[in-house]
Amino acid sequence: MASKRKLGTKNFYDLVYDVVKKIPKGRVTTYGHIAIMLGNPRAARAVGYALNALKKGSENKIPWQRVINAKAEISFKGDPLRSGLQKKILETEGVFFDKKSGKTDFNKYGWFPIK
DNA sequence: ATCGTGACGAACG
DNA sequence: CCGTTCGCCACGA
Repeated sequence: MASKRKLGTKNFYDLVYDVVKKIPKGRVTTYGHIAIMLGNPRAARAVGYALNALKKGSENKIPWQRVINAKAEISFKGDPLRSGLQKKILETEGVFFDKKSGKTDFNKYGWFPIK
């Protein structure tokens, strides 16, 4: 119940969280791909918006850190502090970033189930 | 219903 | 490769 809603109806947020929860440990995906799985290839922004709305308690059960942008980098504009945390968590899970470019390897850690 | 906003993305130059 | 511009979408005021 990430957000209020009538029983049986889900907000876009909830759909996003649902997909994010399915991302396997040690893998990462992009906002855009999540949007695709939701049936809205153009809703990448909305996906990011949804993750931004995560509460402190929710982040405990939702692996938001496994969602990065199409450039394979950590996004997080607002809080550089959190972005550093995200990278750290991912490294703990086995997802590493190139120290120079700050990018990871989708070929190894990418999770893009076509649906 | 309309407007402003934003963890995006693809297209340009 | 880098910065800019434009398009898309859902949400809250």
